[in-house]
Amino acid sequence: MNTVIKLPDSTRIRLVQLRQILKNWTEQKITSVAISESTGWKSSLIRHDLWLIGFNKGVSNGYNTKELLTAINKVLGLKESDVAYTENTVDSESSGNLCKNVCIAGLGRLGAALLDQNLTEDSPFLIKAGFDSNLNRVEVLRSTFPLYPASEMQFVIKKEKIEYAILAVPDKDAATMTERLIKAGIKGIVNMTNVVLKVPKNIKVENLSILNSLNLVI
Amino acid sequence: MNTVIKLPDSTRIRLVQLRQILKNWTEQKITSVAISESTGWKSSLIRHDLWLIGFNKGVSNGYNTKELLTAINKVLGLKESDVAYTENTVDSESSGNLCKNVCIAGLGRLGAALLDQNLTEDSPFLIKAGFDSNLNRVEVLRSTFPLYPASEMQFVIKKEKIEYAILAVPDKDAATMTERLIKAGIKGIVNMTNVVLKVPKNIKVENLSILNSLNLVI
DNA sequence: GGGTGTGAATGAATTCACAGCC
DNA sequence: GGCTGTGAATTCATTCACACCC
Repeated sequence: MNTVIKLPDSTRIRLVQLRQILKNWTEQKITSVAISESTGWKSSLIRHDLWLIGFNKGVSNGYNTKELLTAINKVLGLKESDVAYTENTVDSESSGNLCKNVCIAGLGRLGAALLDQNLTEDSPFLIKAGFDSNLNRVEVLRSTFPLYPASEMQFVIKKEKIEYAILAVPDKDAATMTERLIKAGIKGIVNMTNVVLKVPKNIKVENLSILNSLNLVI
Repeated sequence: MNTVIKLPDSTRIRLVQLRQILKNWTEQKITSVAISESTGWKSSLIRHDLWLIGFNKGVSNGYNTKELLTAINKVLGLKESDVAYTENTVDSESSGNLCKNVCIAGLGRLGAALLDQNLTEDSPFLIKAGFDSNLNRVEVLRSTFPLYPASEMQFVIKKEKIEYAILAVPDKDAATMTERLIKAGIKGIVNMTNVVLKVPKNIKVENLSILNSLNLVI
């Protein structure tokens, strides 16, 4: 039986970024020192992270870029909870991994801005739907995935087995929309509003607020 | 002489969110348990945070909402580094605090989405300028602060004493734009691109990437 | 020399525990 | 009873130190 890896969030987030770096890395090898220079993280921390994910293919002159990228993709694509969750649709994106299905709630300026940037390409996430209560937006906006009126949310989320949502509605609608998402079965929310969401313990929220971030770069 | 408060980032970010909650709190008092229910943070953690900022006005039936909000505003508006930095323009927003000046780099769909949502109202930040290399955007877009062609960046950032930037350019331009911002004197960047920015040690970066966040709500 | 792998040591953040207050 | 204020205890994250490898 395979050992199940339970990564600390801090490591996980670094790995996501490391993947970005590796994607654009032209050389065949990469060292922990080079990564350190690109990121500011201590090289020992990077080695420690790779140790945590059980990657020990490094030799004294660095890691093989491609091998490392594959290993990271593997560990990021599939988490403990997934193992049990076999009824998910298996989309064959990114080399046969299970895909996590995502929707966007709210297609105002902010939500619409997410439509055209191929947010999740080359990641284990797949945007399956966008929702807005404004019918006009739903009809006019173009995107690579289907857009629906908010009234169909419950139905579409179940049908498409969507588990995660990006919340991009106006602040005033954040609370009610969150309730609806949770009722529909959403398990994790990326919150782009300024509202602090009140959710049950089993629902995960990540706040992606500019105000928060500004306070950290001071 | 006043004691200078040096807050851990983790506490700081919670305080920013706590401020949001307090703003919308209708009752006159609030307890750490009530905050805990709204956020999921342990109530002891909240009390500890308030202890760190030296707020000990609580009595056995909770904190005075208004008093607490004032205290948090005070501590968030001004950080250690500011004390020395007296040459900043003092805008009299939010009750006489020093304001941190911010600009937006990149006014595509994403950057433009930031224009109309009054991002920083009621915070110690003030958006002073938006930049884009596309002249048309600069002229057509409406906003409460002035927009400039990217060519004037260097000049405007110095003139307006802008210290922080929100980076919202397309991924391919992220690296060069970052260099230009730093050359112009920017000290902190909120990075909304998917690129991992390479910056000198003295520059702070906060990554506000959806991909990162999605990986955390799994 | 410069690199990795790895546990131990340090440093941070969170939680616990409990006295004191209303 | 339920609350705050506070240090100590614990848990978690990062850094160090060093053996081993090329």
